Amino acid sequence: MDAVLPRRQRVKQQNRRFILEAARKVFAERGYDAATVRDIINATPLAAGTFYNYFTSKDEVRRALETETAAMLRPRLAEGRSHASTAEEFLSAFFSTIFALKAEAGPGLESADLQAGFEDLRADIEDGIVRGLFLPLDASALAAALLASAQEIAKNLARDGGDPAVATAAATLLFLRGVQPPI
Amino acid sequence: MDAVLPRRQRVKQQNRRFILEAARKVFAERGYDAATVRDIINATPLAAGTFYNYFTSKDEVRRALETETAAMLRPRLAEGRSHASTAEEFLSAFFSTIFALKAEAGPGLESADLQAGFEDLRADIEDGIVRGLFLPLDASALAAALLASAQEIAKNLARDGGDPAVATAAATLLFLRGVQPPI
Amino acid sequence: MDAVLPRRQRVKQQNRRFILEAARKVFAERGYDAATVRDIINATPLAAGTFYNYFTSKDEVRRALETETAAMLRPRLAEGRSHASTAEEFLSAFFSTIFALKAEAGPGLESADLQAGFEDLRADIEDGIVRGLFLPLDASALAAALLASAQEIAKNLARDGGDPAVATAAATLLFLRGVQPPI
Amino acid sequence: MDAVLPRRQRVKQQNRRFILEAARKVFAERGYDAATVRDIINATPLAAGTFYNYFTSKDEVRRALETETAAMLRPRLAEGRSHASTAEEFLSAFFSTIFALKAEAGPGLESADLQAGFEDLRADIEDGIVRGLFLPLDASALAAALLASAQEIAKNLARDGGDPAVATAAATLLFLRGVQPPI
DNA sequence: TATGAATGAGGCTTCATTCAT
DNA sequence: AATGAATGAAGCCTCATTCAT
Repeated sequence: MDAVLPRRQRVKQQNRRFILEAARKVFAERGYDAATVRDIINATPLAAGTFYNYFTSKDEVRRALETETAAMLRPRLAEGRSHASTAEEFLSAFFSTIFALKAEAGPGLESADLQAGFEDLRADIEDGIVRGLFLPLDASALAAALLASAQEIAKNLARDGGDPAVATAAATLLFLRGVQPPI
Repeated sequence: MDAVLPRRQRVKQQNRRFILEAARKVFAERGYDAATVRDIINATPLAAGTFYNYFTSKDEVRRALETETAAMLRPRLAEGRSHASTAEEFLSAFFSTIFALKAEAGPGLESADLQAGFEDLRADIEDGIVRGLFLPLDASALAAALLASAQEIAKNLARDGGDPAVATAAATLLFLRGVQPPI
Repeated sequence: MDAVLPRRQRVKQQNRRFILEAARKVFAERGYDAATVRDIINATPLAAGTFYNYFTSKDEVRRALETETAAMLRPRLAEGRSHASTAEEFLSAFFSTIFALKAEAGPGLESADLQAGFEDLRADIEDGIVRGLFLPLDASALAAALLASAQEIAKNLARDGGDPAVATAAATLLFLRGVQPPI
Repeated sequence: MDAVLPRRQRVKQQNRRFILEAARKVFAERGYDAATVRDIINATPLAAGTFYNYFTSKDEVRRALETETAAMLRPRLAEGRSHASTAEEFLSAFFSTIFALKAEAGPGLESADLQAGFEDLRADIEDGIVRGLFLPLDASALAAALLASAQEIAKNLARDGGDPAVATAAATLLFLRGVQPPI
């Protein structure tokens, strides 16, 4: 699908990639503020000044990273839900996707990245309410709760090394039925 | 209750307070990394060097702030729940407290601060499970989900200016019964 | 008059010209130090590296520019004076030439460029003294005074938009007779 | 006349002076653009960062330097002329002052500094015209010519080590009577 | 020879922390 | 203990120049 690029172009693409991946790693390790451009470039075969041939500032790399992540995340998150015909399927798809993503990306997946999926999720929930999948709840609050919970549980999972499938089932059940024992 | 302190002691206490409050404000406005010690001191009647008579580093103020917040938060969060004899009371107390706290503290209430309540919450949930208030869920995951959801919803509330009472009711219901319509 | 050059040579000449003119413009606009090689190249259809096929450094362009200007200036300044048979003609030719040059070149005509004419002017003055055109003054000082005055007045002229002919007459009279009213 | 200052204040005054003098020297030696803040601070007993306790930028030092020089120059230039009752006295006072200043300050006296005296000079000339000291010339052009000539001659003087008194006499005569021999 | 990306030295400035008073 | 100037390490970024194609 990709055109075969002339060497010059290929190198440029590759260097851009070097910087982005280095930045993702460094930001994950040290946090954005503590990370220096020097740190990023040192995690690269490139020279200091070269950074600025590709990005005009540290902040621009962050934005590029977020955009990139969002572009990859949103369809993936949306896909699972689009096939759902019950609340259970919806929730299960949502949680399993998030947990899988977190497992792949590790700490490089920032909270900010996931916010990209917020609007999609909210829209899907509203749609689900109309279709009778969900109780008529505040879609915004529910989306926020789901996203925040998923992230937090994913973090625990990564730390404690739990089983994503089990966590998915538990989280799905929690949001499906709530905490209250049937009377 | 407080002992009457000699003048010297009183001034010291007061200066420490000045710095802590200024730091809380400045951190909230600019974020920890972007905030400078100079910023903090400028929000104070004190001089630059004086900062280091009270704290050994910028980082120590942050830790002091977190400790302080935790010391204030934990009992307050715990109290509401301790009176709960049903899941509904438990959840309602939890959410209304978080929303109230957020309303009081504004952006000064960091996510890190709330983590201080995590362990308490988890323990209370486990206790609730034993007492039959809750289904036998993963207490850790539930605590994480509740805390994360509460924060996220509180943030929306602060931004959109919603009614805390309404939000409390909605969040309580969500976690009590889940999203699935009764069959 | 110019020989017909083979294509290669013609292109080289043209590129050199591109760079020189771009540099003259950029130096005039921003000053030598603030001007970057990138600025110069950007005002050219050429690429960055090409600059160094024609000049070994930014400084060399400056020198080339000055040399070039001098080569154009000196004969032009000298010509007017060579026909002078009175002090008045001499001065009038001098000032009108400088004012005309300044009007043509704008801010691109640096003080350094005009220094190229200094020696010629001094020599002509000494000659003029011998020929009895001028009082036996210090030729060096007089040349310096004339050149500096002409530049300064030219600058005012450019700024205030005065008439070069009027300014020439005034400057000529000033240096011809001095400031003192006849007794 | 100066109040006795507390030690702290005295040190501050002195450090400011250190920086200003160092800057004056460094600017004179290397030119403003080539001079670095590091150069300035190295010519000082102070540490790098201290520069910014006194000035917010390299440019601000330059402005401070120009202001300072102007404040010292203008009265001194004006004084000599104020006593003049003939054109000869006027010119003689002007040139001897400029030559003396240049001898004192060396290359640290920039052309820009002297521009500070331009307006004063022009005003004095207009006054002189009214009083019949001078022919009714263009005061602006004459002021420019005098200032530029004086600077240029002063530069020669510094380079060739001439006698200021002789140069003053010559320059005065030149502008008093012009270059044309009496018929 | 033309191209344009890569290089890396070095500039300006900020800021946590120290120190003399 | 309070003050506020001094310190200097370190960050971000620019730019003349080199180099592979």
